[in-house]
Amino acid sequence: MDKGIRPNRNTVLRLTQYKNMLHRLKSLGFERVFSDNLAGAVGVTASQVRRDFAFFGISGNKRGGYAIDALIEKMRSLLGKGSIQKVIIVGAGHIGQALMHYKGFVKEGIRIVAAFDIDAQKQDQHQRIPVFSMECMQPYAREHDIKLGIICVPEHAAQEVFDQMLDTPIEGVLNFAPMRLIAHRDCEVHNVNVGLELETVVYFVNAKHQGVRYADSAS
Amino acid sequence: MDKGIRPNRNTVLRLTQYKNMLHRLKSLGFERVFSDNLAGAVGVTASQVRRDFAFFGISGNKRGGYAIDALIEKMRSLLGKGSIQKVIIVGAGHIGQALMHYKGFVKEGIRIVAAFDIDAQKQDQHQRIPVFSMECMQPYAREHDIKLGIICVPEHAAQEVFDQMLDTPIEGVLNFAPMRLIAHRDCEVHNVNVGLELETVVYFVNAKHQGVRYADSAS
DNA sequence: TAGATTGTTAATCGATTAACAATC
DNA sequence: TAGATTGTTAATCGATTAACAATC
Repeated sequence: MDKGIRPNRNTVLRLTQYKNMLHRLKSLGFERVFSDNLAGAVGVTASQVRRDFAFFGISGNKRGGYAIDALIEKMRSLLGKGSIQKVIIVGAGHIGQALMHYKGFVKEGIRIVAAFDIDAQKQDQHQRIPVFSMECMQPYAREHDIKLGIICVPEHAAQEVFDQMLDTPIEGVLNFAPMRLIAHRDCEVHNVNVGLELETVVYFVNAKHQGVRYADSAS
Repeated sequence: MDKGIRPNRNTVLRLTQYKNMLHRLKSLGFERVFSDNLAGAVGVTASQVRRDFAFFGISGNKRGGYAIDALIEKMRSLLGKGSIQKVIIVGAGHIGQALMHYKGFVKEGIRIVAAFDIDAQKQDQHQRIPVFSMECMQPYAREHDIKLGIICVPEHAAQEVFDQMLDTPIEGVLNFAPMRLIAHRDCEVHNVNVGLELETVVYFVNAKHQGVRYADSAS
């Protein structure tokens, strides 16, 4: 019976961080790890590691810690890496290109299989990752049963692209356009807003400078 | 006397979202806004908007809501946009290029003034945003009193670049390399890890599929 | 065994939301 | 004035941490 408990974004983010760190530890020759080690490496508390593990049904040995191989295997299955995850990109501009060339995905079982763009200049079906015209997107996604899409088109085109995606088997979207997408059916949408991130850094740097004061004494 | 209260990342993220939305509302001809409107537009509760505003010392009229112009002005000063924020980029690969071409920064008072790369091929001092050799980074940052840097180099070079930045006036860094940077002095570091974000989406999509169950019944 | 580490519960912390008195 | 909206306090919610009994 499903408990209906759903891990939140942060919990899953930590899980992937654990996994990445475990890969590294393994490559360094380690075979077992303690919650303590892992916590230090990822930058959280040991309590948190154990609680997260408990949450995902991962258990270790009361004195020997956790076997790295078993841990990696368990996480692989949790993160759905039994099969390769096919992803398409819409928008082959700079960000799209950056993602197409990003090496990190391969070892995580994520594979970007195609990109789409309205600009005929950017279309090229003979690259490692082919870039097709926009019209091909829906047929392609349906035929290959694509579950994941990345949106890197300008803001004014993002909702339109998203609507088109919702008319395919796509169930998860990573959105780089700086806006909230409105979904007409269930779909997991995560936003990456580089502008906001940079502005946030700017804020903190300035705040530090002017010895900020809040509420009572503001300007 | 400084209260020592420090807004967290999420609060500041919301603040910038409010600001962006206010710009949009203004361009649509609105002059005043209620916490209710703004909340709906950004996707939070009205209570949250009012609490955030109170936190930053922003006040409105008990019946007339908030004057958009005054609100924008207030936020501009809070987010440190009195002067233009100069930013440098290290690593002129795909992500670096994407950021150099990103239009959104200009209107926020953020200006990317230069980029640096070890690859002589990528260097070009005659573009709108010049790309210099790595050796120029520290002298440039010192001479122009740069406070903000963006790291878009491969993982193996990121810490080295960061160390170099810490030897300049830089106080805030946006890091795209998928690793934790270690700081030898105080510096505001925010990480953008696209790989993690995508993996997180993958997780949720898979979880939905296999009707996940946790803790008790796992594998 | 003695010592160390897990697994889990209770305590703490912080952030969000609801409610409502103040007031325009 | 009556009605609506703010500003603020108290209640709620959820996530993190500390503590410790179980146990390898």
